[in-house]
Amino acid sequence: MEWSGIRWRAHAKAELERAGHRSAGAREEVVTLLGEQACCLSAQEIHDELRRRERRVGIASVYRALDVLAGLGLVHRIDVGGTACYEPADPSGEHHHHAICSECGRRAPFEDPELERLLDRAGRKLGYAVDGHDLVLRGTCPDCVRS
Amino acid sequence: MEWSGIRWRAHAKAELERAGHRSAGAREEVVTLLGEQACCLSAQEIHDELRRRERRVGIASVYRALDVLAGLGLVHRIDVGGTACYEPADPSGEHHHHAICSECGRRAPFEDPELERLLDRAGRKLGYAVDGHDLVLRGTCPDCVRS
DNA sequence: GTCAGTGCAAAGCTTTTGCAGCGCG
DNA sequence: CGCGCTGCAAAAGCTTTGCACTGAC
Repeated sequence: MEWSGIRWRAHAKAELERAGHRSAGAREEVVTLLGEQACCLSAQEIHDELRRRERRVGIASVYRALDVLAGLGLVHRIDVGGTACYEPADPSGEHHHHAICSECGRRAPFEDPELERLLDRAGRKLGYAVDGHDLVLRGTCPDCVRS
Repeated sequence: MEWSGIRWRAHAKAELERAGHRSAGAREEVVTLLGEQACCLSAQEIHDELRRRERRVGIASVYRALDVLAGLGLVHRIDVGGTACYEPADPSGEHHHHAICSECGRRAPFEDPELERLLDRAGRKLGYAVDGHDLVLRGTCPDCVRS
């Protein structure tokens, strides 16, 4: 199932309004930018990109926007070695994981339904009420392997 | 296969010596403490515990020790939401993952060979030369679920 | 003696918080 | 025309680095 950025953006705006949030400047900029992304972005990257586009947005507002969005389940927060990255969340609950190149920092998404099933089972075996999981593969990407 | 803390400690000391490191104070304290642990500890927790034992060890030395140990593959570094945790690495390559309770912060280890196989396969499919992976389940532990 | 290793303090990063002002509804 | 949201700046964690000193080899 495909979930386009445009659709996500509309969905996010609707959810924000439904939660009683104003259609404000900084948060809207963050939503727009996230909707354009193929993969996850750090708060710093979001801030930098918005600055580059001449949107004078404070980094604090980026963090606040991401906090609200994550609270509404509209974005996923992914920890990748000390820094957090954020990406649009598919409302169907589907999600993917990431492989990160230790050479160039490139992030590649991947998914695996069987993996999800196994993670579910592992949580249940422990008696945990699991509501999420973080999974990151670390290694060298195809491009960096070649050189 | 079981890998006792005592044996790990001896192994770590031997590896450190082999790598040309001196048998110094702070690092030795860190190795001893880690060898006693069932699960992973943060640098801060290591520092606090050593202080409690009246070993006057600087937090910087703890980080430096952990850095050396991780470089030699003697400890695994696990990112758990903003802070790094460290635990002895089984030299056979076997390892486990963690479930973390969002209520009480308790960390529970678990392992699953089939999961490992799947992760391996996922990396290969991407063309990545995977040399490790981070996996953390987030949720509520059995004790906290009850209350 | 040498120099790896150390403790302390200061700096670096990411993230959070305090605050006065602006502007959406 | 109130109060939600904002930018800025300062503060709060976690981690790293600079530096002079100590002690293992």
